[in-house]
Amino acid sequence: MAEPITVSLPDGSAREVPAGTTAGELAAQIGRRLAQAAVAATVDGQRVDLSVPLPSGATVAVVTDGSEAGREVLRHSTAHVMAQAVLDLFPGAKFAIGPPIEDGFYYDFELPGGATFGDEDLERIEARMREIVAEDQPFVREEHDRDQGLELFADQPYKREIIEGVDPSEGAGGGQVSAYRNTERFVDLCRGPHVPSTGRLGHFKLQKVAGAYWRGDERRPMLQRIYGTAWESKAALDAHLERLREAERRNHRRLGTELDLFSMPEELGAGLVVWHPKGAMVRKLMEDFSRTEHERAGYQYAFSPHLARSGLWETSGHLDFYAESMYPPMEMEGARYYAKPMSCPFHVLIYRSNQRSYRELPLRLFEIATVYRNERSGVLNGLLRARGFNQDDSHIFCTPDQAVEEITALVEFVLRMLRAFGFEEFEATLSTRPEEKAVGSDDDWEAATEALRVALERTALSFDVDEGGGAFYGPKIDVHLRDAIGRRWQLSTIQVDFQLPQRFGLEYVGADNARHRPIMVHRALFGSVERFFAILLEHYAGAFPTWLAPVQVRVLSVRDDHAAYATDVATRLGSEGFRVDGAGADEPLGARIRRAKLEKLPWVLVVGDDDVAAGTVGVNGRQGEVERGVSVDAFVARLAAEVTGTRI
RNA sequence: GCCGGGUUAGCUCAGCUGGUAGAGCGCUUCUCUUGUAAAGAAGAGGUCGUCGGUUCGAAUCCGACACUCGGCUCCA
Repeated sequence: MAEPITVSLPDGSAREVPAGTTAGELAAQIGRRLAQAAVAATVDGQRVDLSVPLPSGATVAVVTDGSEAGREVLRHSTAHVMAQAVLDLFPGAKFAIGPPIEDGFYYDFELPGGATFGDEDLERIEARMREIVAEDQPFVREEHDRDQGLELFADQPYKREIIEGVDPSEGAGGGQVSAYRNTERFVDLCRGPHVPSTGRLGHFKLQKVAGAYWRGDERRPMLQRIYGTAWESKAALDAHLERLREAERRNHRRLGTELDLFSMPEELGAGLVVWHPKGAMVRKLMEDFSRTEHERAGYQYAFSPHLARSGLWETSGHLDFYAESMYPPMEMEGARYYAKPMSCPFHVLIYRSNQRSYRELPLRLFEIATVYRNERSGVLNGLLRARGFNQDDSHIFCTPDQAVEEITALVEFVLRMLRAFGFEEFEATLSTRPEEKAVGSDDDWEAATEALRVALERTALSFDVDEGGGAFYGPKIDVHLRDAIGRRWQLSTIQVDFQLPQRFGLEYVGADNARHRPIMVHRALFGSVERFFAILLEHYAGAFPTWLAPVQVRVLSVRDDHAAYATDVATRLGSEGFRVDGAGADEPLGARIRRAKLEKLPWVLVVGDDDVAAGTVGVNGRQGEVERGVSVDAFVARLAAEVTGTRI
C-alpha cells in the first residue's frame, strides 16, 4: 500500500488520500453529487483530466459541469464528438480546429473536392453524434513527441501545420504533443482536458454552417465551420435556446416592421433605410434630446454638405487610407466629388476658416450628419451596419494641457446621455499605440493615452486596455454597454487625432503669442443614430419609455356617443404637448385594447358613461394595470412627471 | 468580397417527387355600439425577387444577378 498524500481543497481544508488517487476519485470521496457534476479538475492552477493522479501537496479544485470552466470542457469535448461524426460521415474530410466559444463550440473542416455542408447535413451529423454519445467512448490522453505526432496525423494537413507551428494552445508545445483518442480510428490533437467519456455529453444542438478562413486569413483556404451549443443539462440547453428566441423576438428588423418604424426596401439598394413616421418620431426625439444636451454642454452646431471635391479627401488622407470604404466618385465639370464617409474634414475647415486664439479653445463642433460608407456586402446587418447612416459626430479642438479635463468631461457626458436612454451597465476599452505605423511623436502618444486613462479613472468607469489597438492616428476609448438581456454592444468612441491637425496645418495662437498645434478629439456618442436606435429598440423590445414613444396615449371611447368627450380629452393632452391619438367604437373595446398593447403604447385611456359624467378617464398602463375614474388633470400631471422624470 | 441559408398577397407563412397558387392577420365595404388582450359577413389583393435556360408545361429543376439572414474577413 502506497504512502498517503495530502492535498488541499478550495475551502482551505486539507485531505489525506492514498498516493495515486485521481482527481475523479477525490471528487467521489468528497461526495456523490460532486462526482456526478465533475468534468475536469484544476490541480495547482492547471486544468487537467479527472483521470490524472494527484501529486502530493497539490491544491485541487473539481471543475463542475454547471460552471463556466466546466461548460468549456463539455463544449470542447462535444466539438471532438462532432469531428468524429463528420469524419465518419464524410470520408476524406480534413479537420482543423474546434474550440469552445461563448455559449457553444465550433469545428472547422475541409471536405474532399471542395464540397460544402448544407443545413440538412447538420441533422445527419447530430444523429451520428448521438450514437457516439450512446457508445460512451472514453477520452484517452496520449502523449507523443513531435515526429510521432506528425506521423499520427499523416493525412491531416491542418493538424500537421499546428504541430509544426508549435501551438501550445492546441496541444503542441515544447516538443511534445498531446492528443485524445476516442476509438481506434478517431484521435484528435488537443491540449485537453476532456470529460472522461462521451456518455458524459448529450445536451447539445448543432446550429449553423458558415465559411471561415483557415487561421482567420482571407488569403488562405475557406473551411467549413459548424457551430453548435452544448450545456450540462436539458434545462440549461432549453434556457439557452429560449434566450435565442427572446433575442429573435426583439430583433430590430422584426420590430421595425411590426411597429411600422422603418424599412429597407430592395429598390433603395443594400444598406439604405427609409424612416416611417413613427420611427422618424423616435429618431427626432433622440436627436432633439441629443442637440439640447450638447448645447448645454458647450457644443456649437455645425452643418456640412454630403459631398466634397477629391482634394479635401486627399488632404485629409481618406483617399490614401479609407478609399475602399468610400462610395465611388461622381464627376462634374471636370471635378471628382465624393460622398462623405465622415464629417471631420468639414469641421476642420470650419476651424481653419479663422485664425484661432487659445482663448477660443476648446472649440466643440457638433453635427448629426448623414454619411455614406461602402461597407462590404457581407457585413451589412439591418440598421446595425448600414451603408447610409447618420453619425452624431463631434470634433473638439483643444490645447494639449486642456486634454485631460476635456476628455474627463466627455466621458461623463457620454455616460450621462447613455443613462438617460435607460442603460445602466458600461465598460470601456482603452486602445493604445499600434506596433507598426503610427503618426505623432512618442511624447504625443504618451500624453494623449495618459489623458484618456486619467479620464477613465476619474469617472470610475471600468476598462481594459487593448495594447496596440489604437488607430494609427491616435489612441481611443470605446464605451460598451449591456442591454436588457445582457448583450454587450460597442457604442460610443472617443478618439484622439494627431493626424488631421497636422495634415491641415491647424494652429492657434497661444498666450505666448506663438503658434501651436491643437489636439483634435473625434467623438461619436450614438456612433450611428441608426445603430443606436436599433439597440434601443431591442433593449426595450419595442416598448419605448414614454418620453420616446411615438404615440404616448391613445384615447378609446366605449361607444360612439362618447366620441366627442374622447376628442376633448385627446385635444387637451395634445395641447399639453403629448403625442396622442384615438380610436372610435368600430370594434369592441377588447379588440382596441389588444391592438394598443400590440403596438406597445405606454398609456391607453378608456372613456365611457361614468367618465363623461365626471370628467374622468380610465387609465391603462403597459403592464396591464387598470385604474378607473382618474381626473384628466391628475393624468396630465402624472404623465408630465413621468416624461421629465425619466430624462437627465 | 468569401462560405452556407433564404426570397410566394401589406405582414407571418403553407404549397409532396414539375400540371399556370392557399391560410391567418392586415386592408375595403356593410352589419354590430361595445367598460379592458381578437364581434360577424362580404370583398379586393399575387407577372411566386429579376433575367436567362431545360421541358409539351416551371413557384417547383439548372445558371447568372439583386436583395436578405447567419458566419468569416473587414470596421483608417
